[in-house]
Amino acid sequence: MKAANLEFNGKAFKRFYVTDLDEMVKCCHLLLDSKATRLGLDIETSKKIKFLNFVPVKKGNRTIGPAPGLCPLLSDIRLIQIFDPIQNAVYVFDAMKIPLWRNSCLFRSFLTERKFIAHNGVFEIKHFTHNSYPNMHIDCSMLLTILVDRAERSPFEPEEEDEDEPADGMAKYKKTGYGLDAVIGRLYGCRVEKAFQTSDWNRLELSKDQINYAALDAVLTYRVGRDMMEKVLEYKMLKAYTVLRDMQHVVADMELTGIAIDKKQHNSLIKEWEKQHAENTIECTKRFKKVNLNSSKQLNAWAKEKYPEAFWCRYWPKTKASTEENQILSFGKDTLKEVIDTIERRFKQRSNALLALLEYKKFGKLLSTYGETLAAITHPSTGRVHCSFIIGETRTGRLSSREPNLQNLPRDKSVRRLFIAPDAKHLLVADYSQIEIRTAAALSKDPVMTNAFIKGIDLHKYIVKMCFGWKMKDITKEQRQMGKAINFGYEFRMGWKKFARYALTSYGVKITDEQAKHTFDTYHSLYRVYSAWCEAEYRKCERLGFVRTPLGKIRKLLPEEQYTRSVNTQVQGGAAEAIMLALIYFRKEMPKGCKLISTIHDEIIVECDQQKPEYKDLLEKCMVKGFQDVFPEAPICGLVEASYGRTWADAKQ
DNA sequence: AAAGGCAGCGCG
DNA sequence: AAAGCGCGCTGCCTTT
Repeated sequence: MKAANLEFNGKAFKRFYVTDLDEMVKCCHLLLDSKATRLGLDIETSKKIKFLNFVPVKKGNRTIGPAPGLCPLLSDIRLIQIFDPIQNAVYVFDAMKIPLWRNSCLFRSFLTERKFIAHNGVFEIKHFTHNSYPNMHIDCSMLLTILVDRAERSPFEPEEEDEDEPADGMAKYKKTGYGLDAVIGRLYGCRVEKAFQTSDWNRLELSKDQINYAALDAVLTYRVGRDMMEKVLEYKMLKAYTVLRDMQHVVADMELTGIAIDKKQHNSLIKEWEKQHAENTIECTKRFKKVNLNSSKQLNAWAKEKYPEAFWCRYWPKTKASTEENQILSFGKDTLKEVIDTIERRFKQRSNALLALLEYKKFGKLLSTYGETLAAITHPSTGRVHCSFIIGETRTGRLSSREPNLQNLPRDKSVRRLFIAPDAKHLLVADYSQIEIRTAAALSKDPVMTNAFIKGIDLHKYIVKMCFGWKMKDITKEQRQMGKAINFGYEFRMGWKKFARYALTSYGVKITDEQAKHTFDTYHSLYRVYSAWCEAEYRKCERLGFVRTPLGKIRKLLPEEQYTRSVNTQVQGGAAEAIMLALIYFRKEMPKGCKLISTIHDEIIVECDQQKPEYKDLLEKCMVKGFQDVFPEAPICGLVEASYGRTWADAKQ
């Protein structure tokens, strides 16, 4: 076996290209026997022959949805690159030349027994899971890097001075993002060539440059992982990291499984929306003529022409960017409603144009986001929607979701009904009840909040009772909504002025300044201990310059961020950590008939073969356990609500 | 032509 | 002195 001698950034390493069985056996033994605690890992993928001609969906100038080469269902593992830091050697296994997946006990034990480290481990885990290795130990140098970065940098950090540009005029390295090239640039100040990433990995004979590129990535991943792990330990974030590491498998499973869509229903819904939208557009062109209704600039011109300056100057809310000299009117839904209301009250007129505009916007948004775009990204081979879940990027520790974002679907039943269980399956949906208030109660040990949870008192009703003296049993749905606004607003240190506006625009409830102040005072005297805790946490954060979530994830905060985010990070982050533990527990224990589908901050969706009470009990048990791990002393009565249904809409009670 | 900022909207 | 938080997607508009 011939070794190539390579180097990066002044450090040399050997590279072996493994193309036959004897070589593979030898390398597997070497790697199994290596004294290294972790091995660097990277893979390159080729397109499955069947999908060679598959064209990913274009949206504007970029492609979205499933892509051969990225999606495990559309691609094969071509190369597996393993870096052994003890031998200082990379072994590049070529799956097109060796039958890696066919009953090779040696290769199997190598993959299952060793610990690896990869950059964006979810990618590797998805591919290995799809090839029947669902539980490999893979640390992620990207997750480690992000954790360290969040502890060391705030997004409001002033830009660092540009150093002298290199002679070739190219920027030295990317300042944003967590791709391996960007990370290497920021950590070690050197550039990595990434052009080969998209080269042709389907050809039987790979070029030397391709093989060397592939090998290098495994080395770099290892170096980043080793260095960042050291920092994570130094910052005492191992516990937080371990949760993220285990979440990789949950996310990989959910992304591979996807969620089924009712195509017929979707098509008829699109037709319905299009009809409505066409009618609204006609109605609007009558009143707005040639104005582009999606352009706030053109709408500004239109409004300033139509209404007297004295009116829009005084009564029309302005955007954030608006200045004294250049006033920019806001055209958001809430402000439009406000303006319509003002016109009606003060001038006894119906603003038909603005009312039509509201309707136009509503269906325009639905069509552009959940119309053909959604249909286009359903997977060609599964017919389901496979979104990506992103771990570790949000500043509190929540997951986020992309392509499509399944976490901000309209609550409207017509949309949620599109997400279904396929024939003979069922959806199990469970959510934490009032998780953020529970978390606040647990962190601060506020006795009033805690007692309410023990006794099962509805906190949203309770707060309006205390504010306005209404009787619990008489409180209407709308009044309870107001309670929600009070609880969520003041929990995260909103001021009474903003609350007054918030109540008006979001709930249409007009309250005077005096009343707003009263709700503020009532909240803070009722939850005295929580308020004091918030203040104490703020002081602590002021001293330290950062805040920690319950499991220890650090978020650096600049002084101007500290007042609100010191509290919010702990509450939201703690809730996120609880549900992540729940997901990890459930994945470990769930029976064959269950598949994790999705999670939305306080909610978990599972696809089941039957409506068995055992499944539901297990999910509830795991969610309780996850919560208790983070908040051992918190009450758990009424913590989880779960139910079955055929669609997402009707599985939620 | 591509990239980034902003406003606006949906969710928890 | 005063201070809700956390996301992603779409379309428009400006800059490169």
